[in-house]
Amino acid sequence: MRYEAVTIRDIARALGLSTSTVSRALRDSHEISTETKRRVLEHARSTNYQPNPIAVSLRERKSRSIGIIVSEIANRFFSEIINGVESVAIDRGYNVIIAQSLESAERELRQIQFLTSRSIDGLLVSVSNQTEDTSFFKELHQKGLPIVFFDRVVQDIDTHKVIVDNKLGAYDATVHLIRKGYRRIALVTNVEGLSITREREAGYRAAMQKHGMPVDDALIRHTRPGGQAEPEAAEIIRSLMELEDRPDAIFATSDRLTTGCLRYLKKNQIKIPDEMALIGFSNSEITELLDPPLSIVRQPAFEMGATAIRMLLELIESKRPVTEFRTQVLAAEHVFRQSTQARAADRGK
Amino acid sequence: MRYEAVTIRDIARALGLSTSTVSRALRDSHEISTETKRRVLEHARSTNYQPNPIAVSLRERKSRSIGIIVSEIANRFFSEIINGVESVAIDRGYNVIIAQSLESAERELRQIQFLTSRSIDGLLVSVSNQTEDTSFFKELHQKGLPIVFFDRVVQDIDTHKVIVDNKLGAYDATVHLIRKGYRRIALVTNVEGLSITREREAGYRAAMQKHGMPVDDALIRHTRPGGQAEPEAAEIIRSLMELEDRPDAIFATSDRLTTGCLRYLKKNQIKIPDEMALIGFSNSEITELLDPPLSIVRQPAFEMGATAIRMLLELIESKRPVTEFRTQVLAAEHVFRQSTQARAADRGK
DNA sequence: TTTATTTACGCAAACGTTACCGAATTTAGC
DNA sequence: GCTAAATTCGGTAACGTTTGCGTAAATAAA
Repeated sequence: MRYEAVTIRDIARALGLSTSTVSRALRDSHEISTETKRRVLEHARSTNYQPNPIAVSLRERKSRSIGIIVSEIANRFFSEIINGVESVAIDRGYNVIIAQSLESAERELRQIQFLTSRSIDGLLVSVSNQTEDTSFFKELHQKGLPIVFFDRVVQDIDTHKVIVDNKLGAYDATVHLIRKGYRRIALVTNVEGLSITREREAGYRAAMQKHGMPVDDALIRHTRPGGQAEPEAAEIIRSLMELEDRPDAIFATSDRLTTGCLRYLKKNQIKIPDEMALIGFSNSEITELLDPPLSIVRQPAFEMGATAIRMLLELIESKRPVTEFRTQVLAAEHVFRQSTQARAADRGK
Repeated sequence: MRYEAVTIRDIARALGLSTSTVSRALRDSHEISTETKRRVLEHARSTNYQPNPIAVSLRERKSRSIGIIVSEIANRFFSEIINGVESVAIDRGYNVIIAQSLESAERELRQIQFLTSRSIDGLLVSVSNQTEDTSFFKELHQKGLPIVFFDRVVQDIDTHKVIVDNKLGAYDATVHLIRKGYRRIALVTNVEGLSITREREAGYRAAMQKHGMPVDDALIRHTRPGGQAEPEAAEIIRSLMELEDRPDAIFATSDRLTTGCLRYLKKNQIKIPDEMALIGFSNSEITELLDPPLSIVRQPAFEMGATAIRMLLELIESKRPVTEFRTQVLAAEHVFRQSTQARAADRGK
């Protein structure tokens, strides 16, 4: 509240008590008589007393707020994650301060500095696709700031992490394409350094090999660090189409890449799936309404967010320093639709 | 930062000064000698001194954080707004605490209480579709908490507001349908009490009347407070289809309603636009990829968010109480696509 | 020289809490 | 009955910062 804001001192004065007694009464200390407690609680309620969280923070040396940085809020995957984070944070009395890197390493650093300067109790991080130097995360981690990585994790920092089973998710999607008769499957994927990229690429490769299919490196394309996913996806497809031996299917590994591919294919009137099949990671809620209905790999984003903050609070509220860290792995979900139907030539077989 | 955290006192001790001198030196006070300032600044920089924002907040009696409540984060319209808010907040050294009502009046109240209990300096509000009782907003406003309403505003609270020109936006969309030859245009709109509902409905009515078309109240449908937009939209269309004199076009007035309508129409294989045209408010970035490409009314969400927080900061940072309030009106943008093409029968005319 | 003014700094209180240390009063132990 | 132990409360310092006030030294005005 603002102007009046009744304090502990007000209550103390009104009841002829000391602030320490009131404080203890409010926190239900055993060394305050039931009668006094009753009077204090009663008066606090009637005056609508609200403890001043800033004073508490100063005293307790913690802010009960945590920071989260994602690449972009206006992205269904991340907004669902934030949703999950938010929902448990509120219940536990924490507030969450959101920042976005917009895939810029420099902006990421600035935002992290801002967050830490606001004395947060912990940090939830999915790194930008441009960050190579993770030393400031390491510094923060060493200084004792609880950090939990999700989605795009940094490998060599030992702390809790939560990811989806990217390898299996990509594996299954690739196998699906193979089963539908596609042979030259292109992988349109993220920046090379990213954990999710490595894992998804590994899943793709494993599926191809397992099914005795050649892995053509010309069909594996990464976006550039810091670049805009949609135009990059377009450029990638354009160059793929110039190949002598064109791909017959595309597997895109992020929300933005998927829509970028779809947009390019439609704009250039490349028939899906007949000329080119398409499957991609996406958390959009309207992929079934697209033309054609899109096959997707969906990540349990809400759950991921909820899990991440639970792990973070575990670190924050732990009495003694945590040394055992774990990586929680969630399952991805697949929805196969028309965009990866068996090609016209193969149908009815 | 966390563990070490160098304070003003540390600097004072190291330099043989008092904390007040150091404080003043850091704030570049005129009553500190240039030499002393230099030493202090130098030492502060080398030890990476960061002022403790919590202590400052306690002292200054303000938190440099603002709250925002929207109905749902995982909605492109609102996430773009938050994006706009975020971008200017960061620059001005504020952080934003996000809350969502999920269209529940009760949850809205709880969230607002949480926000205010965290002693925010100001509040950005788009009310839930279920809130009828706005007394707690009034209380907060009277107590002096700066509030700016955006999108869904509450009329009888006198403060800054930012909205789009809902009436004109709806008017133009309706006129578009009329020009394309549609005659029985249904309005699938939000809860009745909402400001945006009234304004958009007014635009629809004005357009119909202006073009000499009868306004059939049977074609104007509102959702129920607190309900889920998508299923409600489906139910509304279902009942519209049972009408003797069916509508030939639908104008949906929110993101979720629009996709709800589209989903229902496709599921029931109602041809768009031949059996039913569809236009709707939407901020989705992939409406052109839908089947069919969707005509939309798009709101400048990012700009709306940026404007809202600028107004809020104006209130917060004003020296004397502000009594002159204004309502900023932004223009909606239209994109007409296949879903509102002239009907087959009319084409080529 | 004396007085007034400026310059440059320190002291201490305050923001609203919590927690340590006492101390007064009541209750228990025998 | 007296000592020991609970019970219940108050005083005070502390979290890190800002700021009003006081004051010594240096400078200017008389």
